[in-house]
Amino acid sequence: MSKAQTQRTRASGRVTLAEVAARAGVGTMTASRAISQPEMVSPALRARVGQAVAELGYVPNRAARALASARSKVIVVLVPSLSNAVFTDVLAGIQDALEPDGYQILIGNTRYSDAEEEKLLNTYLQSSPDGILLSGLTHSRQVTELLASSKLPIVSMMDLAGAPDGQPAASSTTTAGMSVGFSQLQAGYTMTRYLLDKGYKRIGFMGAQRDERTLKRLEGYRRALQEAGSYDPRLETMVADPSTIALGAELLGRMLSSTPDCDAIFCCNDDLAQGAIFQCQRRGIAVPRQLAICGFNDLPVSAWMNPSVTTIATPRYRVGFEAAQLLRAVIRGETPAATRIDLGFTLMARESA
Amino acid sequence: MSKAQTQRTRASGRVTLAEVAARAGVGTMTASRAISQPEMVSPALRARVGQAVAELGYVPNRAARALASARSKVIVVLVPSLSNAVFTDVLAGIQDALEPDGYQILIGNTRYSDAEEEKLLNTYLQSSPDGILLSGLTHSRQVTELLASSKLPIVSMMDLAGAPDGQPAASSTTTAGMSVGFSQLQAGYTMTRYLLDKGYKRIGFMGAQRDERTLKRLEGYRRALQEAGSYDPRLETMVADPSTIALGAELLGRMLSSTPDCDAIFCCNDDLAQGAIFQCQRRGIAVPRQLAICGFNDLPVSAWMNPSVTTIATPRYRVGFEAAQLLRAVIRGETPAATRIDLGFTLMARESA
DNA sequence: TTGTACGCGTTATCAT
DNA sequence: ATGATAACGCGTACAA
Repeated sequence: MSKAQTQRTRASGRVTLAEVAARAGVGTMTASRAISQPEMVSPALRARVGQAVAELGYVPNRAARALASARSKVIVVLVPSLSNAVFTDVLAGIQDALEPDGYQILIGNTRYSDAEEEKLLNTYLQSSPDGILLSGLTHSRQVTELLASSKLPIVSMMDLAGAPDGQPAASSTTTAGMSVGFSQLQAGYTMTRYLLDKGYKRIGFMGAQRDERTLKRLEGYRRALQEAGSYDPRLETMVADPSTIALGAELLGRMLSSTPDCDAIFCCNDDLAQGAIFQCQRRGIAVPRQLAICGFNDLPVSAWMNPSVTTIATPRYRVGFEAAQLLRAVIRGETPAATRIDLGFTLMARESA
Repeated sequence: MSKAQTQRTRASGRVTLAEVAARAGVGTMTASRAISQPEMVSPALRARVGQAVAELGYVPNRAARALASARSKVIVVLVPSLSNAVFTDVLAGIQDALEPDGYQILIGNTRYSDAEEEKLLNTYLQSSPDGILLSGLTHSRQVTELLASSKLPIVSMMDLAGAPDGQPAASSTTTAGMSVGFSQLQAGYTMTRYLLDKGYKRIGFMGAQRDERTLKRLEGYRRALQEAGSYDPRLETMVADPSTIALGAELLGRMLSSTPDCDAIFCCNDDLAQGAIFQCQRRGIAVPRQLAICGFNDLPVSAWMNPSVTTIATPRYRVGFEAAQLLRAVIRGETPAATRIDLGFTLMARESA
């Protein structure tokens, strides 16, 4: 129909919108609308375009769309680990919230490293994301600056900003902004209180990774013990290595030799707790009779192993889901009811403590 | 210098290459090269441009780059699960191989669903990826067609194409093409042979997920038992549910009531094996004395629990890494030495069988 | 080694 | 409701 609708094959080899439009006998703009906003186009044309799309096997080009519209429909998610079920659950929640809406999720694995986080952020910012989901509140100065200058909406996950949760904030450079999670500090406090109430006297803390959340749980542990007047720094074991079952087994050995009178151990996560318990079994130490052990996160194994592990169940899927919803609302220009969503946690009292 | 170097702010709000070029007093092309191919530009200019980039906080726009160059530097990876450590390990390998080279990885979680796989592929194809990494060899007809019409280089992971591994291929619509992995069938055969050699007579198979890999392991199991003349279909339990520890516990109960004379169980993966063992402990069944149990994949817990789990260790990190390298070579236009890389597997004989 | 003109595929804008 | 045209920001293909 139109006089000069080019027909040459594109460099990309892909069918373009112009070709679809030509095939359907409409302008490119109509074709574009028929695809992106079907309700703004007459049913007849919508059908013609739809058929042309099908016949030609047209696939929209996201790069071109992003360039022209200045909105990428990309969300960047930065998590410290992918081997940790905590974060894959968070991711599942994010995907469920965002993918139906056509968002593309760029997953960055920072491996608990500030440098890595900065590098990933730099890379991912090149994709002009519409928003960012971050794990935790504290980040390096460089990252904080990058985020600020990007002017993008950001939601922090797994902890709560401001920390006006009865207990003052733990430390350092916590960023303000939107957050979805629960109070790590309070969770640490709750677990320790539980052990205290059970009558344990010499309660140790076993931590790894030195990450923000571990530190806050430790803070809660200290607070509870100090209140009870039984705080003893010698009962704390903290290393920087990534936390694994093997490390839990090793750290148990260390604690036993340094403070043999310890009668309960609060492990900063379930991996460590599992390792410690397995190691107790090998050494013939009865759990919890001789030594109580509890963890954090409630991974699947913890509920099933023998003894089952007393731990804190965390709402990670929901954290991801709600954080994504919140971000989406802000991107749409809405003013969310709350910018700080506390999803709470649940103490799972089981056999090991 | 130049007469009409525009200075207006962009819609995106972001600094553009043109602004960097203006600031550095060079042409946009020089600026572009100074950034992408520093060695092709004089050191003096390189420095000037670098400074301008820093001062302005320039962030390259990937969409524009992709559009102009027809190469996106995006790789799509489709895995059936993110909660399964097998695939997060594969992903780690892929990231390590690809990210240093500036590739962006689009991770799709198919959740073991053909429909989901097709949907994800459709979405991700819009990003004009340079290549695709897939899990497994068999896919739905729709997916196979999508892949074919995309004409993109594809590497399949975790299994081997063609299956000329001594044993003829198991079944159905296996795609040809490049693959990196090991023979799932042979691994299943090896494990079963191990149990046979240990003297077990009534060896059961416990499977879930009904995915390709499970089916191939089952095939290997059958082959070994048939060769030994002790194959009995009643010893097979196969369900479609996602495989979890809880399911392993449940299936153990089923097997025990349907075939109480069973003296060993080959679980299609470690989750099932762990669940089965935990359940044995609760029922007071001694493993392996009364019932031997083995798994597949060698997850961390398997080595540490008591009894430790006999299983097949799989080279998942390397699968991801090598598959990514292979894909990258093909994208660069190289002709790889091998398009079918067998990374093997290792039987880990431990306490449970 | 450096610069110029143009095109990549799409959407926003503004007409009709 | 539909269409023509101009960006969007960058790299390719040349020319200088």
